[in-house]
Amino acid sequence: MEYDPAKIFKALSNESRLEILKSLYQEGISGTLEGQETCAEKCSCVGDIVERFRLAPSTISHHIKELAMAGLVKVERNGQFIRVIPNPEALKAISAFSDSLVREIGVKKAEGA
Amino acid sequence: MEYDPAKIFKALSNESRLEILKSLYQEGISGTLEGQETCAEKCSCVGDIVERFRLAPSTISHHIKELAMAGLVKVERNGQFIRVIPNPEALKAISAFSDSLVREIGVKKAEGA
DNA sequence: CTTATAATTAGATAAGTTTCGAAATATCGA
DNA sequence: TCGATATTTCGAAACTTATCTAATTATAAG
Repeated sequence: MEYDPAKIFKALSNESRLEILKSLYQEGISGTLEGQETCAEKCSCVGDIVERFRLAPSTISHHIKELAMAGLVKVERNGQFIRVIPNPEALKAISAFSDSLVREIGVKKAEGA
Repeated sequence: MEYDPAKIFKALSNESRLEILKSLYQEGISGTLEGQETCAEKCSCVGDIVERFRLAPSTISHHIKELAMAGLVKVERNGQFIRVIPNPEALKAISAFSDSLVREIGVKKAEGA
């Protein structure tokens, strides 16, 4: 997959989405799927996120879709539940993007010297 | 200065602003201030950005303000001109933010093992 | 001091986003 | 199959943003 920094920045520009993603990485959002052996590390289901963020299920569903379209999370069905799994590759992509821009400055400075 | 990842993502969520910032880092936006000994490396003035992006001066002015409020650029008056200077510290902040989230995954994996 | 140039502010409008509630769809378990 | 639970889709309301033009402010140069 190609990770587009513009899309990723857009997905992370909303406070709710950024907080959801941080939760998925940090504590993980514990709940329904906890301890199930079929559940990937750090996965949470949509309902668990609803519980934590006190937004309507339809709103959370929409935000997860936005995060997924940018590649920031992957979703998998697990019976009735949808597992939401953070994808570090997308974050690595923006880290690499930022670093590459910062490096441009260095290059030009070197040229001028 | 504190660099807030949420504010930075918001500033970069607009295509025009992201392109402006990329230009400032990459080629630099050459124009009026080029070659002036008072002009910092990689600086461009608002008018040069207007030329390149074909948006109204007021629109560019607005975007520069947004970038500046997130810390992504610094602005300095140079006579009639406003110099717009990219600030790598802000990009380093989001790179660090992304890396720290990615590392959370590693930590939890290690704990589980 | 007056005019020209650079940039910002103000005000308007069109387009996009966030959010919700209701209805629809999917899956599980009795 | 039926009812319960999980999630998504739809449509609408409220809010935010991007953009423009016109007016204003700041500086430089004659």
